[in-house]
Amino acid sequence: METLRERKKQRTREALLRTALELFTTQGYEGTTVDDIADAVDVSQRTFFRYFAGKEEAALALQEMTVAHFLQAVRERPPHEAPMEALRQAVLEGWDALNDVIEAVVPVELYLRMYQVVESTPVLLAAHLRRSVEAEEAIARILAEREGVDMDTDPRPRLAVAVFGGVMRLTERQWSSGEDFSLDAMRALTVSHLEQVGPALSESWRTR
Amino acid sequence: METLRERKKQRTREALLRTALELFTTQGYEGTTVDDIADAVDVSQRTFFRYFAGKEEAALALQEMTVAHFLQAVRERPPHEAPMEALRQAVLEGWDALNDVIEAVVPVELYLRMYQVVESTPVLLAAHLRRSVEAEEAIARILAEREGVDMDTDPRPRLAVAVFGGVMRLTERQWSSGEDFSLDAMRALTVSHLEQVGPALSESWRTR
DNA sequence: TGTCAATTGTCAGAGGCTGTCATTAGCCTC
DNA sequence: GAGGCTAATGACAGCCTCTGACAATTGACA
Repeated sequence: METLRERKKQRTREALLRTALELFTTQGYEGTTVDDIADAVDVSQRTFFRYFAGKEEAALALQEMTVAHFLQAVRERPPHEAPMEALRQAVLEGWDALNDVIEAVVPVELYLRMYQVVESTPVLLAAHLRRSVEAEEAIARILAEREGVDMDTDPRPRLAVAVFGGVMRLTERQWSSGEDFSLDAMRALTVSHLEQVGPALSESWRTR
Repeated sequence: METLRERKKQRTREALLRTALELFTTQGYEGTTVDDIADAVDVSQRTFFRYFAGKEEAALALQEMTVAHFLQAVRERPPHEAPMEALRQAVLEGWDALNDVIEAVVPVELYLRMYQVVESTPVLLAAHLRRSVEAEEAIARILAEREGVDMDTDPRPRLAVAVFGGVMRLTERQWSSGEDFSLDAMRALTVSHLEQVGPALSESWRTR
């Protein structure tokens, strides 16, 4: 944050992002136009598009941070951990540290509300899912390197990540639609779901 | 297909769909405007939107058929099969019968080419993923009923489907980017991936 | 054949997004 | 600290997706 110019840019971006999220969570994503956001921040519509590739990018900026944060967490896992255990620990610790990461930009409460907007807005959910898939590719690469296997010939890295990703997305959805909408609840749901993957894949459920 | 009116409608819809897919696969999805499609079929742009909710819906019409077909296949699985086995059999048989289902509307070759367009066009991929997630919810419901469990208290139906869906989406992607782009190759990939889910989730991969 | 209803075309307009060009404002050197 | 340089912004103009409204057309049916 050296020059005045950069500080101004930073402030404009943050104002746009904060305002956008505020409007999205109050009037809904579709109910908010880019003009609404630009007007509220008192910049031209054109300027908005110079900071964000589109409305969607502003709406998913926090999710983007979450993903980056999670990727880093996976990279920092001790090498002796088994792949799935490394992923598991990365998410759990991730949820802990995320609070500070988010709070540095916007109130966490806004993040949580925005999560529900994403989950309940078809176009946003679609974009979110696509980004998740892209993240999975990156994670698979990290795992492959950790374990010293070749992703092009060994499908296990991508498979493990696909399974893990499937479970995590289910967890996200359950969380955002449940009543206890806190990071602690997310932790608990994550643990519970990962514990039950085995049973869910077992022979039959009726013998229980 | 009783009245002349209905026949005309059917023909218009098919012409729009076929033309749309043809253009998408030759000029790309983004490179094709709705006007291009409407003009080629000699219909007003407004009419296109009376048949398809949007450009996207036309592009994913075949995938929609595939999903519906797969859902039906799952429903028809014998009740004694374990959940994952029922899903597995449904996909495998699904790929067999799909040929006829598609060919009734457009050449299968167009379907295959369109698959690659979907996979390589961000907005289409995003929409496709969202639809897949919606389909997963429906499948979970079918499984829960088969097994006589309550989806609201037992996470296993959704978990099993999430895992299965994750694997299938990975399979789709590998398939569409591989060189052997046939339904047989898809079958083989499906079998192979499902076989390796277990190993991928096991402790460590280095002991191999 | 004439009435009714469904299908379509035309027009107007909102909203997302991009290219272009002039204007403004911070930065840096002499 | 004046002037030149460059980055940031604003102001248009325009394309594309999608929707509502109304008129014109065309098949259905008595």
